[in-house]
This record gives sequence, structure tokens and C-alpha cells, in this order.
Amino acid sequence: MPELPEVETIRRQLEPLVTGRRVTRLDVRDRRWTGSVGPDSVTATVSGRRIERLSRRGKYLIWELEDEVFLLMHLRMTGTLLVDPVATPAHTRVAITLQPTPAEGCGRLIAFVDPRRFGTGELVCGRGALETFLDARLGLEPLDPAFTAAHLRTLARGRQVPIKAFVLDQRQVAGVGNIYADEALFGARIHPLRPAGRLSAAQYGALAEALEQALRAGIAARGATIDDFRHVDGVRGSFQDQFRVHRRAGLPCPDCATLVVKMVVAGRGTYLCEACQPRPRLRRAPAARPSARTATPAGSPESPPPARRR
DNA sequence: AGGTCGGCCTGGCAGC
DNA sequence: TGCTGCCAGGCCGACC
Repeated sequence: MPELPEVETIRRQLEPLVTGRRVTRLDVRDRRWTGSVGPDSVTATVSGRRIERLSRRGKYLIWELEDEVFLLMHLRMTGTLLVDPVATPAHTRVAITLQPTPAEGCGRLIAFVDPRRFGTGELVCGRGALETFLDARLGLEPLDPAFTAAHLRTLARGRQVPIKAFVLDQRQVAGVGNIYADEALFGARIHPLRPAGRLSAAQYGALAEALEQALRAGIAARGATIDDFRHVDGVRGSFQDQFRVHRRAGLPCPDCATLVVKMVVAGRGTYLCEACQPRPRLRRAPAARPSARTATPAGSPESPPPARRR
């Protein structure tokens, strides 16, 4: 599923092919693809405009068109962008035709393909509106120089949600999805269920670093292909070959050979090594008391009844 | 306000 | 073989 490295891979491949060219026509074939602005309006606004830049923030791919028109694409789980597919692929939701260049003599077709139809397109007019849109949805990316241990610690202060849920929250940490969250938490030796606000100072540092490393490794490998993700020419990414825990339940941890386990955190399949990522101790009554199994019979002199809390 | 959960969607696969 | 039903999950909105 496309996370930051996958979207960045697409952006880098697409950028030289589209920058400076004019959109002949944008054809929205699935009316549910567009957000607040209707498909006809998206078509009318985008068609005929020149592409000035292709940028990215978090998992959004941003087509920057002339006159401060921005088309924000989100691939969600199964979205892919294909350039000049041999035939129009099944599940094509949007088709973009680019004006021919003198050198090529023919236009290019870019297809937004998305079997599960979770992907979306959003049209935003004006740079201020773009910033407002993004700032409301996205926090800093781990690749941002300002994304430090101190930043993470401040964000997480007082939060009780599991750290995995926290890093998956795009308003906190932009660009991280299920794959890179698992890999980064393993890299930082942090259990995914640990409350976000209860990491040690060293752990915030390790996590900030591990998130950045995981994303950079993903970009270097041109993303991960589990089932749907493809490069713009249909080629697969290779980061899945470097997974250390993600989707490796029952296989040995690369560091200690303990078998990787799968659990559900924040509704997501979550993979970890329980030896390398020790489970947080449960917060309970301050005084340790004997468990029911080993307790001496109630009322005996050795075992006064435990003090009730509150 | 912080946290949890269901809905969206459909291909693939396990189980019968 | 063919059917049913479950699972995957990013994001949003409803709910507690």
C-alpha cells in the first residue's frame, strides 16, 4: 500500500515526464473519486492547464498547475499511477491526457488505477488554501529536519494511545503507514502497544531516527510492493525484500531469532519481535501482591487483604 | 477532548 | 467446482 516512499517513488518517476506539459484532458471515470468538488468541475478546471511542478506532502501527490490550481491525489491502499499503459487497465478511475511535445509527437496517457476505489482526488485553488488543507491533515514528516526527538516528545506528551496508533495518525506524523510503522518500531526496539506519552527520552530519539531511516530505506528501494503497488511503468518496488518484521509472522527475528508474532493494534495487523520489543508493564496497583494462584488462603496471618484502591 | 470503532471497497483466499 | 464469508487497511465520521 502506498505510503510516503511509494508516493515519492511515483513522484520522482513522473516528474520529468509531466513537468512543463499541458493537460489536454482529465477524464474522471469514477464519479466517487473526487472530493468536495464535483468531477465535472475538476475536469473543467484541470483540462488545458500547464503542469508547473509535481510535489508531495505526506502521502499526497500534488499536481501544481498554473494559476495556483492544485490537484491532490491520494492513492490510499490500492491506487497506482501508470504511464502509457498498453491498453487502458481495468479499474481506471481517472485518465489524464497530456499535450504532445514536438520531440515525442504524441500525447501521454496517465491512468489512476484503483481496484478498491479508496483513492481520491481533491482540487484546491490558491496556495493559501493548499496550505490550509494540508496543515489541517498532516503533521511533520520524519524526513523534515525539524522532526526531532524533542518534537516527538512534545507531540506525544500525555497521550495514552498506543505508539503505533500515534505514528499512524497523519496529523501527528505524516507519511507513515502500517509497513513503515512496524519496521520503525522494531528498529527503535519499542513495543507497539506502549502508550505514546510514556516513552523514555532515549526512545523518542530512537523512534525519530528509526522512522526517518525506514522511510529513506523505502525510498532507496523504490517502495514496497505487497500486492498492488507498481511503479509508473508497472515495475514492482523492492523494499518488501528488506522487511525485518512486517508480514513475517512465524519467521525468525533477524536480530535474535525469536519468532516474529502478529497482533492487532489500532485495527491494523502488527508484527513485532517480543524479545527485542518488550511489552510495556501494565499500570496497576502500586504494591505488588501475590497472584491468585500463589496467594495463601484469605484470612491467614501472612496475607492481609490487599488494600483497595480509591 | 481523547480514544475507539465501523464503513467504505473489492480481490483473493480459506473452508465447506 | 462453486459458493460463502472473511481479511486486508488509510482515512473519516460517528460515537462513547
